[in-house]
Amino acid sequence: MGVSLKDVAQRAGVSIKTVSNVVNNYQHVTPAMRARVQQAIDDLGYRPNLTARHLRKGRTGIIALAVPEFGNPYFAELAGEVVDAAARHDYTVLVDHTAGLREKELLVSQGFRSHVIDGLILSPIHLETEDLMARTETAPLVLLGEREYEAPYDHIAIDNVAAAREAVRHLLGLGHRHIAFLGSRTGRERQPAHLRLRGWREELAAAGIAPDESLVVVTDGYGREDGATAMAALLDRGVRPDAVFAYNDLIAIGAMRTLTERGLRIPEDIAVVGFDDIEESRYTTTTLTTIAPDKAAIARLAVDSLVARLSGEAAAEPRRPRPGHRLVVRESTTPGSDSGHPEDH
Amino acid sequence: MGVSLKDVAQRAGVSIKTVSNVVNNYQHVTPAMRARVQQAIDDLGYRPNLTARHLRKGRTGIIALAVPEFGNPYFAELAGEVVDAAARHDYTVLVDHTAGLREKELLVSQGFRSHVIDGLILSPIHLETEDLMARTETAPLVLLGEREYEAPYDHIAIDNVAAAREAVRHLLGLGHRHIAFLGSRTGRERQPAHLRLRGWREELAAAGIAPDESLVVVTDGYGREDGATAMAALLDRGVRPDAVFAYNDLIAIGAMRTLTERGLRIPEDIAVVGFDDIEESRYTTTTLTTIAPDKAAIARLAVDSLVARLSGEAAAEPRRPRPGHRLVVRESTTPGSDSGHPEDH
DNA sequence: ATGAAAGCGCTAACAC
DNA sequence: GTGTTAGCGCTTTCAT
Repeated sequence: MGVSLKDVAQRAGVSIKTVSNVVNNYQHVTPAMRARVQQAIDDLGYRPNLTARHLRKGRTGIIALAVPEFGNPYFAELAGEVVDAAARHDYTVLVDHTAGLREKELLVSQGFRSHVIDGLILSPIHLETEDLMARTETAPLVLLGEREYEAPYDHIAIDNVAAAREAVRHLLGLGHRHIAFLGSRTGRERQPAHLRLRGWREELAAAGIAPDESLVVVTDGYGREDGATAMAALLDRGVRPDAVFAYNDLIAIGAMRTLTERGLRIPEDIAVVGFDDIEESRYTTTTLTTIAPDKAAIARLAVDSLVARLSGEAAAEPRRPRPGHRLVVRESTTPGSDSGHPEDH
Repeated sequence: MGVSLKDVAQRAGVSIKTVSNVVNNYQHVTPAMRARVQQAIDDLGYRPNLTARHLRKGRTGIIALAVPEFGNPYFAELAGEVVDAAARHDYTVLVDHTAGLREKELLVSQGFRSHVIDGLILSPIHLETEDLMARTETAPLVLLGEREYEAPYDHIAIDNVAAAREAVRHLLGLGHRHIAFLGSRTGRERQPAHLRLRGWREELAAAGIAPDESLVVVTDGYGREDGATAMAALLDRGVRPDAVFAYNDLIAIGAMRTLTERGLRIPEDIAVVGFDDIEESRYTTTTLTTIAPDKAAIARLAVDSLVARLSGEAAAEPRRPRPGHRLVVRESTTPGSDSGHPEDH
């Protein structure tokens, strides 16, 4: 097998402890000794066995991030931020995906890689409060996203209701009155979109408009195809809203595709607002107005919370910080609003 | 700390070995005994310490996938496929990104997580053959992507030259004669795009057209913004090609954005072809003609190669399989070609 | 400043 | 079918 500390020690004619000291950069080693040991390390091509170190230390320095799909750029972009934030604390991130399956979410939250992962950041879709309460795994868990739980875990999420209200207010301000909502869920799974939907309802009500539930379209998932299908379904029902607020950018982009195919102009015939501010939305032919959550802040807060739990510095009560967001206005609501600088974000 | 085998054994009044047998589902355990041990496991909430198991077995069941960027949907989509392929072999994937930094690529290839990952799948940009030859890490490595190496490692890549030639042939067949190439590299880093660029040259030459090097545009990176900038630079130089072949879909999408802003119609004024077939390309307002590499096959071949090395079944010589690809024709080269079914792919 | 030895939790040989 | 024990490679007291 591999070269161990013992082999190096033998070669250098010193004890294991001394080699360990050199490897770990301990201060009290004479330069001469250090050089001699280093020579042996190089000769043998020694590489520390981190697995053994992990066993001994009881921690690995690895945290996991579990998101529904890599295919959704929002999570891909977020994952990049989490990796960077974790690196600043000397943690490596193991990125995993739950494929939108409840089964997989349960497995992950129950610590499928017990003791190899120090902690977990999870963005759930299907998990319920009771699942969380039944959790036996002791590794710290930090939650991400729109779902709400009555469980004692740190949870990082922007103010989805306020953000959705801003989006709808923007549309109302432009004179739109028939604003559809694309991407709601039904049954047990209605949770994910419920805050943004609530924002839609509240802002309409505040403007004296009775929310028209026939303008709310349920989708199977959260992808481009779901948005395209939902928009088509709405139009096929003979409904012609003057604006669309989508659960996320992908749904909005899918909806825009359908509108283009049907010969409807954006925003002249129908204005569109998304949610997430994925990079793609700055490059669509009609650039997409959207809510931009502060992804870097979300990642930083998630990692910081987890690291705080990991080092035992955290308070007993769960943290519920609110990273920021802002409305980014582009061509899909106001023609010519985009100055032609897609890098502006 | 945690509950160990010893604790469970004590509680159940049996030996450690028996508990281990139950945990590992060994056959020769009486049902009564199994039940008794299971009870103790449940009572104590025992979870096997995988770190210890890894140390003992000398392997972890974790493989790493290192890609340049999560932000590029091609890699995000590929990562999803790799995770799935690995799961079929009971391997967990640790996804990492190199941020397009040579430094990071070196670190990863040298096994920055020695002994915690059994093997590595790497999609390099900057790594050179000599870096690979100097590699001391013993964990198997499988390479992905367009770069070519004179090093004894398995390498999975489609036939980039042939694919590029198909793309150019498609444009030639439509009557285009001034076909620009967007996304070349210069200096030491010219490798990544060189095969696709060679395909461009070869196909033009085969058609009796002398490749016009002023139509080749260098980009800083591989993103949408790079494509937008490159297209703008070309037009600002007063060059007006009748078609554009981009190194990848993101560059093509960025280029399309610039064309739209400049009031040029796609494909009537300028046709555009990309490379990668990311989902986004099926939803752009003018859907994008592109080369679709068989991502599932790439992922499968990469994982299979790695697993074969891991289990020692692999031949001595490096494998160089060629997963398939195909040209997908959409609106960006032939108006109305898209039937309005973006799910077609 | 360096060495000796115990032990992290598990699996695999081997004994009973 | 079940128990005993050694040891994977490392860090960490405790000596010296």
